[in-house]
Amino acid sequence: MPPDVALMWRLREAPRRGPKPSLSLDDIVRAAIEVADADNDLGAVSMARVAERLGNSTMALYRHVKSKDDLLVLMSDAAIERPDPMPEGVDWRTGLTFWADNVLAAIRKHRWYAKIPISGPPAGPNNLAWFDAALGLLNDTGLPEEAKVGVVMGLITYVQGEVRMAFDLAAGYDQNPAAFQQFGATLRQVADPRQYPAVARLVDAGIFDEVGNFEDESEQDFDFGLQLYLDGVAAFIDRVCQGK
Amino acid sequence: MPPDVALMWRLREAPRRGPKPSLSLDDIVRAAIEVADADNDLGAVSMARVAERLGNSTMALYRHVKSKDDLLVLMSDAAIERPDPMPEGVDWRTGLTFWADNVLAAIRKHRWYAKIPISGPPAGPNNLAWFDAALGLLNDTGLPEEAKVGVVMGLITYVQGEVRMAFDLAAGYDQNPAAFQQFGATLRQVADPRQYPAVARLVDAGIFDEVGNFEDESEQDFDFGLQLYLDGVAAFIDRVCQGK
DNA sequence: CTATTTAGCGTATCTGATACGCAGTAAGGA
DNA sequence: TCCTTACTGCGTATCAGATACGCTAAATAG
Repeated sequence: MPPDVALMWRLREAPRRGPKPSLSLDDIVRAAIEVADADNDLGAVSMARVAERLGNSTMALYRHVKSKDDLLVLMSDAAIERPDPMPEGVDWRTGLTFWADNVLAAIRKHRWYAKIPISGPPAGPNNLAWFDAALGLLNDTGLPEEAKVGVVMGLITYVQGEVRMAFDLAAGYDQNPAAFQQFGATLRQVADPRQYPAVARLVDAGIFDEVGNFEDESEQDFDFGLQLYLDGVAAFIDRVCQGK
Repeated sequence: MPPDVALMWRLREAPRRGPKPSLSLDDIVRAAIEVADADNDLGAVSMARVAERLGNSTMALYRHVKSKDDLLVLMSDAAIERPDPMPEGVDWRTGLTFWADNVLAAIRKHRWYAKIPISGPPAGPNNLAWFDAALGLLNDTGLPEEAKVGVVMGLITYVQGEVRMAFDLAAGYDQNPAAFQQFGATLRQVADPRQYPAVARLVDAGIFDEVGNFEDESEQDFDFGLQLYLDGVAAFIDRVCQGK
């Protein structure tokens, strides 16, 4: 078993000798999440700051985690709260839409989550619960297990893309809204229409000049693409299960 | 215009006085990319290492870029080579599949690219060229411009998800293949079937015990999800354009 | 009771980003 | 032509962060 997975599931046996610890792994992970949340920035999480938050010395943390990377792995599971139960009595499509919206909302509470490297397949208790929930929503489709995994992995890929893009872009927008509002004008200045004909058409059509509410548009964009994907899933389910 | 966009398009006027620079922005960016490529790790890029590669002192770089963050932005455009011309005489679907495969291949040449924060809308010459190419492939669909953007943004989101997941997972696999090969066994040990019923079914079905070639499976998974998305796009195009 | 294990932490080392200011180079302008 | 100004490169310094090392004290096993 990989050491980080054992850590996530708290499989390490408590030692029998030596002083009673004043610190626990849970304390450390919780403090690290609080530090990240305080600044909404994964970069704010240093061993020194986590230790400070706990009222301990930096080096004490290393008795409990091997490295900062291990701490990040632990955070990648602890930060994403376990899903509430999925809605019952709804079709797979409504369920997956609910799932996608809710996993995004859970991640949105800790935007820095998107910055944690993915170290392996979903293996922590909370990430696994989300994976399980999505799979469960496909139970009534009659898809074989392998196909369910394919559908859910595609969905997760799409959500991860949103996580990567939307949160970075939201941070960029917070920092410099003007850059977004003037994107059309910027493109007019730099993008030669002969080299970028399709972009030029957009610019001419004023697509980038319509400045709505950044968050609303981000959500609409996400949902538009999500529904396209789910349309494809619907056709796939038809082909596999009704075609029999 | 945002300063980083001006930098990407080399809009800064060369100074008229003072010594001739021995360094150029292009030199610095190229060296930074070489450093990242040498270790296949964005973290390897320090100002000191870039300077060393150029045979200059670290602080000389700051005459040309304001900060390391600016250098990363420049790298985010320079590292992704401009697209070759898209195939002609093919339908939009074949084109978008080609596009997706090729942008991934371009990014795959510099895996560390996925680690660069996205600072704003696609605004550098090369990223914009990819955006333009994707839009151009939808020209014959008859979709209005705004809908084309929606379709392409969804596709980019999916690709970015793949970038985030597949590359991280590939790195994880390189480091510790056993963790992946034993994923099923690990789940059997940690995941209580009462709490993770859908996952338990997968485990029982041996889905995670079938260990094929990691890269091949990754590509197949990507393509499976991509085709689902494109199925949804096809239905959307039908609704919008043939329904008229 | 002694030996062993373990927790906390002070000190030290190394790496990396960047501020500051000096010296030298090159052009503008009188 | 000469002086002033702008600019490049870089040495030094400062600060922050990750973590190795080893000491002291606490707690348990035998």
